[in-house]
Parts: sequence; structure tokens; C-alpha cells
Amino acid sequence: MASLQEVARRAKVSIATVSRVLNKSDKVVAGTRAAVERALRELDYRPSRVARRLRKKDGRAHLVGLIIPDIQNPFYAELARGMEDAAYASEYALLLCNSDENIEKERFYLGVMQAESVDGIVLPPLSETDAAVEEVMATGMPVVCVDRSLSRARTDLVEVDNYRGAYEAVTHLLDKGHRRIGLIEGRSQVSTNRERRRGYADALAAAGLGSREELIRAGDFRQESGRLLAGELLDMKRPPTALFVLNNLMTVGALAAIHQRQLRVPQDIAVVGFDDLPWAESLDPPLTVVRQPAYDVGRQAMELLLRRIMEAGRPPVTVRLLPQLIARRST
Amino acid sequence: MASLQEVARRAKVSIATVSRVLNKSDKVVAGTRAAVERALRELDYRPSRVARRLRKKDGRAHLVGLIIPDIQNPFYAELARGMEDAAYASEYALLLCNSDENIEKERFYLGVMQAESVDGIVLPPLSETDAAVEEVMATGMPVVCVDRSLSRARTDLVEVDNYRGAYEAVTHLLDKGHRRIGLIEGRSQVSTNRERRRGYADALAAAGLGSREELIRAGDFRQESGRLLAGELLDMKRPPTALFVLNNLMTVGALAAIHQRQLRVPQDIAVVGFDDLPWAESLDPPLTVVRQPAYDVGRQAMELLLRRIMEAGRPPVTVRLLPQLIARRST
DNA sequence: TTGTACGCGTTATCAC
DNA sequence: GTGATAACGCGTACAA
Repeated sequence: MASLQEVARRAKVSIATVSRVLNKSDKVVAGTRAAVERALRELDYRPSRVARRLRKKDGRAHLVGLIIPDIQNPFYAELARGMEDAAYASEYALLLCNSDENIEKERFYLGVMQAESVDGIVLPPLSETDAAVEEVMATGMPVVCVDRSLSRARTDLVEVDNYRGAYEAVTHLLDKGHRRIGLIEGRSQVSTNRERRRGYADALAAAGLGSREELIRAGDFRQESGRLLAGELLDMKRPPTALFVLNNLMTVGALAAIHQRQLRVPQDIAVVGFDDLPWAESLDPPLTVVRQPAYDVGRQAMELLLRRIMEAGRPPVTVRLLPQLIARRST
Repeated sequence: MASLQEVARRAKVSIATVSRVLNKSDKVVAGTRAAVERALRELDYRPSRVARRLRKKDGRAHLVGLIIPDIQNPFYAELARGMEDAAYASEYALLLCNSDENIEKERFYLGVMQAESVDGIVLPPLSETDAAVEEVMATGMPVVCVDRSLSRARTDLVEVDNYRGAYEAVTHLLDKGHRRIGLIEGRSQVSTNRERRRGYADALAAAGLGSREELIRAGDFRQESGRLLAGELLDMKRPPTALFVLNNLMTVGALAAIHQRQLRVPQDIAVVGFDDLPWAESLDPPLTVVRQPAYDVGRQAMELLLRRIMEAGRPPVTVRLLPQLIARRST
């Protein structure tokens, strides 16, 4: 790898001049510029991002961090994809990490990102009071939250109207005549989960129904917990006639529990899941879902982050995107 | 962020001593060591990975790059997850990028990785003669190939026995009585695709059948091309009675084309796909697939890379993992 | 317009 | 044992 030194030697100028040519500083006469550019080309010079980052404190590392719970979750994969595309468009690279909803892993990766001097970080906080994230923010690191919010700290935030999505899903179920609607929720520390649950409760209340604790089960957003909890609900003496499941993986798990019991959907049990899946159309039956615009969430979060990197003082904004109920054949 | 300087000042020693304490060099007496450690703690010192990387040429960046075609493809998501877990176990971070099967994007990201001085790179090459990758290897950068191989260059490689997987899938179809077996393949420049196609042809030949060109369609590994090409095959005057689809996304697409035409699976048309899906069980019908151990591919590739980083001279090895035919109800 | 020299935070090589 | 000090590759004030 050729360094500035070598280029300068070859072009018979100083490293400062080479640097000026590279940084488009116009204080260099055409002749020398040409010579430098030739040397640059001949040696196939590529600046070291590492050295550059060490020198400049302000944000031009062209590197941003993303911490997500699980890249195998299609929702986060789509979100990451949106981030990636937006980052690539601005020639930023992405340091991507899985937190696994695990505070230790999150802490480790936040440390790595600080030590790497990334320009900024995007993440869905693990809980509304995520101390690790707040500490990082205290150092002045630009942080944008996606999907989930923080209660104490004010950050840029791109979220989906979870309350409304849930409200519409449950209303849809009520319209179909269901009165006993089971709920499978995830971790109650996360803001999205609570919003969705609130939408569920309010939709029931608006129909003159109370939410009944025995129809509610709390899991951890994973497929296996969806399977287990749906099983519990289905095996009740008086099972619900419909299931509302608060994320994609748990919905797939619930479907497995249903198939295992040879139940028909939607005749025996109707199902609505939060989050769409690329193959929801080909599931048995095609699944009714609340679709979140995950790609756009990611894209806009990245754009917000890049703007904040340029303009640190700007007051934080919240972008709220709309989810969409897609009625297929499971309801 | 506290630097070595500040720690040294606080502990009333030189930066060299602090550095020795950090790097577990035992040439430091207990008393000073304690003082330094206290200063370290009080200032919450964290070394700058950037400065460290600039100084040390040999592999302790604790950063590796991964370039994959598409993080939204469950196969690559699982592979990335395996890599991530193995990397995390050794406290390495991952620079993750999507190439989109696009040589320009791959080239851009390879450049970023070199400029970041990553310790090594893992990727499935875009083609068997991927010049961009070969150039990077020429600089001495450790490279491990996954999934796909390179024809000219010798690298560590973790792959799956694609030939055998395809052979078994087609044999399974033959056993079920099928004689007209359609093939939907991907890009023929990639080694895995060619191996799978060879397995298809050989299995047919072993049964005394030739592979018939009119039953073969070439796509690009994407869902949409699976849908289109399956449509073409299904709309033939004399359509095939079974479909073998060479990757997961195209299989989902093919399923959509089948459902759109109201055909029954497997009565009207049987389907086997390459690559398992976490929800294959819940598809309509549960899908018969050739399962690749993607997580293990990723994990082993990362382990190979980390070993190569430590021991550059080691002769390249090839690890070949076995795929597994999982017969569900689509055949 | 161009060159010299310093600093960014480390690691490593010398002296002492 | 410990402390100066020279790199690493780059950007930039300042001098020429």
C-alpha cells in the first residue's frame, strides 16, 4: 500500500502538496497537480482510513455503527438493508453487530464503536432506560434510535406507529366477529411492545370488551416462545378464537403450534402477526399482518444520522412512519 | 476519551509504563502496576483501536470484513450470524457489506476494507474469476472464501457439497416417479450453481434420462426471477411434473407462481428447493429442501480466517460440509 | 504556490 | 524496571 510519502517522492513534491491535491484544495498550480495525479495513479494510491481517522476528530470517518438484536430476524434484516443502501449512497461503511437482546453484547459493541471512532451509531435500544446507550451519548457520540425509543434521553428517532398498527389489527379481528382474542407479546421493557399492547387493549375497550389477563402471554420475541405460548393458549379449556402476535418470529412459532394441533386457520383460530414476511403470501394460509416499512425506517434513520454528523447542534426530530394492515387469508 | 498520556500523567509514570501494563508485559513492579491500574480505572481508559491499528501492522486490528450478496437472503443471514458469533467469541468485530452481486459495490467495499486495515476478509466470490478479490489477495490480505470458490487462486475455503445435495434431491424426485423434472438455476458464473446443475444432470443420467434443455431456465437467484421462470415452465404445453430450484429466494418465487395458477403441490407439481428456510415447515405445503449448514459454514470460515491471521504461511485448506435432504410434503 | 514540522494515540526500541 | 523517543499515515498551521 503506497503512502503519501511515496507518492510525494515519486512526484518530486512534498507530502503537503499531495495532500492538497487529494483534498481538492485549489491552492496548487496545474502543472504540479498533473504530476501528482500521475504519481497517484501509477502507485494506485488509496488513503488510509485509519490514519485519516486518527488525525481528524470531526466526523469524516465515513463509518457508522449499527447494533441490532438479530440479523436473522427479517424485520431487522430489512432495516439493515435500508441502512446499508443509504450509507453506501453516501460512501459510508457499516459496522454491524448483533446484540441478541443481550446487554453485555451491546455494551461490548458500543465500546468497539467508540474505540473505532465511528461517526455515529444507530440502534434500537434494549430497553427504554438503556444506561449503556446513555453513557455513549454523554460522550457526544451522535446516536439515532430506530424502532424503539429511550425515555430519558432525547435522540433522533425513526419509529413506526405501533399503537395504531395494533389497534387496526385488533379492530380487524373484532370486525370478523372475534370476541376472545389472545395476545402473545414480547419483552415488556421495550417501547414498541408496550405501544402495541396498548393498541390491543384500547381496541378491545372501544368495542366494550376488557382485555382479559388469561388470554395474554409474554414471551421474548423468539420463534420458540411463540410456539410455546400459542400452545398454552390453544390448550386452554376455552381457547381464544383469534391470536394477535406481536412480532414476526413469534408468529411463525405460533403457526407451528397451530399446525401441530391440526387446527384450521382461520376457521378454528384466526391469526394476525406484527411484521410482514417476504413469504407471508406463501404461508399456510397466507398470513394477515401489520406491515412495518422496515426498509424506510432504516433508510431514514441513516439519513438522519448523516445529517446529525454534519450538524451536531440540530434539535432531535422524531419521524413516525405508518404501518399497514395487510389482510390475507389467516383472518 | 482518556488517552495514554493522561493516564500516565495521573499515575505519575511514563506512557511506556502504562502501555506495558496494558499489554501484560511483566516487566513492571507491583507497586507501579497498581498505581497505573488505579489511574486506568479512574479515567475509564479505553484504548483507541484506530491508533493501535495505525501502529501495528500485523493482525491485531480485531476487525474482519464480510462481503455478502444480500443480508435479506436467509442463507446469508444465517451465515453472517455464524460468523458474528465466532468473531464475538474471539472479540473481533465485523465490517459487514452487501455486494448485491454487483462487482462495483464489491470493489468499493474491498477498498474500504483495505483502507481500514482489517485483519482479513471473508466472502463468497462473485464469480470463479473474481479479479477484484485476486487483487486484494495479491497485497497479502488474508482471504477466506465461503460457499463459492475461486478457480485461479488458492484460498481457505468452506463450502458445501453442492453436487451431492443436488444429486440427492433429484434422485428423491426420481424415486417419487417423476421423469420430467424442471430446473431453475441461478447465475452460471458461480461455482455452486454449476455444481448443483451437474448434480442434477448426473442424477438424471444415472436414471437413464438426459437433461432436456427445454426444462431448464436460468435466473439470477432472486425471488422475482423464480416466479417468472417457474411461470414459463408451468405454462408449457407439456409442463414438468416436478421443479428443482437452485436457491431459496427463487423457490419462494416459484411457489408464488404455483399458487397463482391454483396448482396443487405435490399432486400437480412437486417442488424441491436448495436451502432451508426457518419457516419452511409452515409453508403451503411444508417444503422439501436441501438444507445447507449455513451457520456452521460461517462459523468455520471465521475460525479459519482467525487462524490464518495468526499463521499467514499455513497452506490453504478446504472444508467441505454436507448438505442434508429434508423431505417434507412438497414432494 | 509550496515545503517543514507537529500532533493524533498507540507500540516498540532504545538507553538509563 | 522505567523513561524518552521514534515510528505509523495523514491533515494542517505556519514559514518560506
